[in-house]
Amino acid sequence: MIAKIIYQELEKLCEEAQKEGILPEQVKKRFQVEPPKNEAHGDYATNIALSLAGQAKKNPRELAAWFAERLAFRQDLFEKVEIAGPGFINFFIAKKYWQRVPLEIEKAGENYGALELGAQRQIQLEFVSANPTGPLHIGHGRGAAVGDTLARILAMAGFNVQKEYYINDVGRQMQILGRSVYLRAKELKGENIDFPEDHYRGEYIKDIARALLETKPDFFNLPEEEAINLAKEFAVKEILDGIKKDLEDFGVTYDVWFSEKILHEETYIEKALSFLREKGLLYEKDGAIWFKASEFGDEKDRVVIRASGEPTYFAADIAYHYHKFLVRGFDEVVDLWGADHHGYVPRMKAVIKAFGLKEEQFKVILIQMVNLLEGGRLKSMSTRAGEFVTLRELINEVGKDATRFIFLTRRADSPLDFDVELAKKQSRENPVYYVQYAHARLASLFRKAEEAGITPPKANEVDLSLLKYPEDFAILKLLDYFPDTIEAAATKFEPHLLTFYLLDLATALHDYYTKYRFLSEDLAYTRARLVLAKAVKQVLKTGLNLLGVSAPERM
RNA sequence: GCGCCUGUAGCUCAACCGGAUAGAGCGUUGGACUUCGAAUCCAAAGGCUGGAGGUUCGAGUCCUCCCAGGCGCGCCA
Repeated sequence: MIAKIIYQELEKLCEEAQKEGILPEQVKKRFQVEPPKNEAHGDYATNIALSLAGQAKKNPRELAAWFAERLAFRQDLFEKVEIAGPGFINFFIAKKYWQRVPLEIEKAGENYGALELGAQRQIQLEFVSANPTGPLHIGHGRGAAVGDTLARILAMAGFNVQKEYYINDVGRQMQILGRSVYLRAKELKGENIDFPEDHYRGEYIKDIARALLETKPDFFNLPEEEAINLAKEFAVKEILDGIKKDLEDFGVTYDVWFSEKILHEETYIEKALSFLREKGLLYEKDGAIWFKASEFGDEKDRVVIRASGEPTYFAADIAYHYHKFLVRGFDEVVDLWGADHHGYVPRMKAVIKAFGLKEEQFKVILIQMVNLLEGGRLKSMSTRAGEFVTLRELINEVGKDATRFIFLTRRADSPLDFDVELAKKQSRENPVYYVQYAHARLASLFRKAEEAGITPPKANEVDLSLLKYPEDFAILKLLDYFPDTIEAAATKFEPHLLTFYLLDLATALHDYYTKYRFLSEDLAYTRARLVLAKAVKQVLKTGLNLLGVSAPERM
């Protein structure tokens, strides 16, 4: 949080500088406050003078001196403020400031890190949204982990978040699903079937057919078309139930399961298209209806109604986003898509602009591929029997915690190699245990303290100035940085930043643990360090919760 | 052919709207447990950030071109 405090102080000074004519009235206030790589450059540094010098036509070092002079008197915050290099301002934070951090954490408890950044704006996150034609696979798992964690982080940052799953339960693939089940059912009855190549061939289809015959013994008395329809309805429900169960066991729940059918049945497609038509953005050509996507940055216009009169998938998506923004009134909408859909982004953005919305209100996060490895070897992703590809198998074999954590150790838009053997290992190669172990170690510490008859003290009851060694400050600084991490992860939509933060905090804790004793003969130190330990434990727990990973008391 | 993403240590990845000497883990080598959990810690070695230009006080980051890999370019979903 100190970074934020400094930032705000500098902003105030900018206004002052403008009044005094040191900075021009029109000035772009673009500058950063960040921890420098080199410790000798202080705890935090800012490039404000370098960034503004050009605009102000001033010498950067002189400008830096102007800012530095006006901040140095804040002795509650700074031990030293110096100018360095071409015009950086380096801040050496007062030890007292760091030592107060445990007080803040104790006061806020599990809300430490909560922000008002979102000002309770309505934001919708749509993710996974796999077609209900089969079980979720490893790639969906990544989308689920990223989407769900992002939702938790955004909520922490003060947004009113709604999580949604879009069910594509309309269209040809649904018909094929129905037929697949229907044919498998016939097979079960003893008929010899030549199963079509383009139908769903997975084992789960047979299971569904079996269940169908059990619940509807008179199934084959229906006319074929009706039977296929029934098979379709039955299969969608079965598969969707399975998907819901898988996600639930993966720690992911949704606020809304949105059926594509609604868009057709409640005429949102017509509504959305007439909205565009009134703006003159639709036209007819070759018997089809086109949307003028090229007027909004897409490379070409796109068909929304086929010559056959059928709406395209794109039309349904237009209607879906019409519903999100103009019917339900979300301020911001975030879609998580597989990276193979990236070509679709410009046309969807075109729709948003055509609706008269701001481009920033709609964000697409692309989730890159997951390559499945076993013992370092790339496994094929075919759905052959025995292949280890479904999310369910991953949860069962590897576990929810390790799976989620691994998915969050990469930026979403970078491809991920998922090594099953490695994910199962309980060693440093598997980073989830590193963080969990830090938490369990602290839990154990408090059990030990209790055994020794020491009640963990309140932060205001101990002498926090005893937290004065480099390793104390390393931890305190990281704890202070937790809210900044939440902010960065939320504004950049990058949940992996939190994962890396937790690894850093765990490292600092493990390091401390081997160098110092928490429980010792010296009661004053013992009490101060228990306060520190409690603060670390709280932040680890909050952080792990945000990742949807458990924070075990023992392991 | 056009567009998007990626290219950083042997391997897997970081690097916060351009910041100071590019950081971790794994692996390798060598070390640390009679004391709070060794699922831990410490140290060493390891780099022309794919290549070439450019922009500026300053580039892994921005621009142009090239190379390599992935993906996308339907009246499919």
